[in-house]
Amino acid sequence: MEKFVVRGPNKRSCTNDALIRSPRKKVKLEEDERLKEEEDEEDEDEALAEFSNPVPWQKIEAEGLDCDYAQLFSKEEADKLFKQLEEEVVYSTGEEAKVQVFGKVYNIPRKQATYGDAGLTYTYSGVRRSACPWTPTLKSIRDAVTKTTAQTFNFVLVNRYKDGQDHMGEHRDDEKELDPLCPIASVSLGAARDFIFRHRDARGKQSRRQIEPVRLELAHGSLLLMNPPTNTFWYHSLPVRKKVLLPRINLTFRRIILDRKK
DNA sequence: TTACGGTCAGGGGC
DNA sequence: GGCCCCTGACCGTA
Repeated sequence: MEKFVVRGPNKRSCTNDALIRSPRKKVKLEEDERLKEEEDEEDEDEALAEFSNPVPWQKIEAEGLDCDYAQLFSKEEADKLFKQLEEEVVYSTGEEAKVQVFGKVYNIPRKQATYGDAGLTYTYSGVRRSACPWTPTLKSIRDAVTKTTAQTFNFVLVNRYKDGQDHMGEHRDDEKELDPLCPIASVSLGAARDFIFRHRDARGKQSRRQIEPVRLELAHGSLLLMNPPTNTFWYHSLPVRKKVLLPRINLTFRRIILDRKK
């Protein structure tokens, strides 16, 4: 049923440009990273030293879909991070926790928060949200992801699903402000949940083509990298799973392009 | 159109 | 096997 291909350890063929980038590009990135990392550099090194190395990557591929999946954190690390995030993250309330779809306003069926570099904003369902400053735990998870992927991220969207009733409908992360060359890195903590990709041409009653959906289970402490062009061709969702009784926190690290017009 | 609700099919329990 | 109930997939929608 599942169409993805699992390769052997570390045989990565993704478009992760950090692994094939030119020396000049590397120098530029390192400068950027240095500027961003001026503060708390030593503290972060200590935090990073706590993380174990990830287990081998699984390559998940289909037509126009390119993902990498790995267990980033051990159970003990993931338990600790989950607990810390439960204490640190402040979720949106009131109008910010609502969404308008087909002219109706609904409460979002999960909790959301946005964190990132100073001044960044992210537009979600037509609503512009500004990033809160990184918390220590979010920063250390971001750095662990960077260490593993050699990609830098300046923003994270935090989604908290209180149980299997909380969910997220089918969508693409195709916002214009996202760097089209940067993968989206999705870290899962807490209850394992199903995650489903569907090709854009295989949706709806009059779908043009028959392409099987790709189904994954995102485990506690896992990292899913969605490489370009996945988000161009594939929608993804986190469906309701009534048997799931425990909460899950999902962090999607992104790189937002700074608006040069201003 | 990151939402929900209606409908339907399939599976499990009895 | 047949019925009921639950779950999940799919579709329509302003």
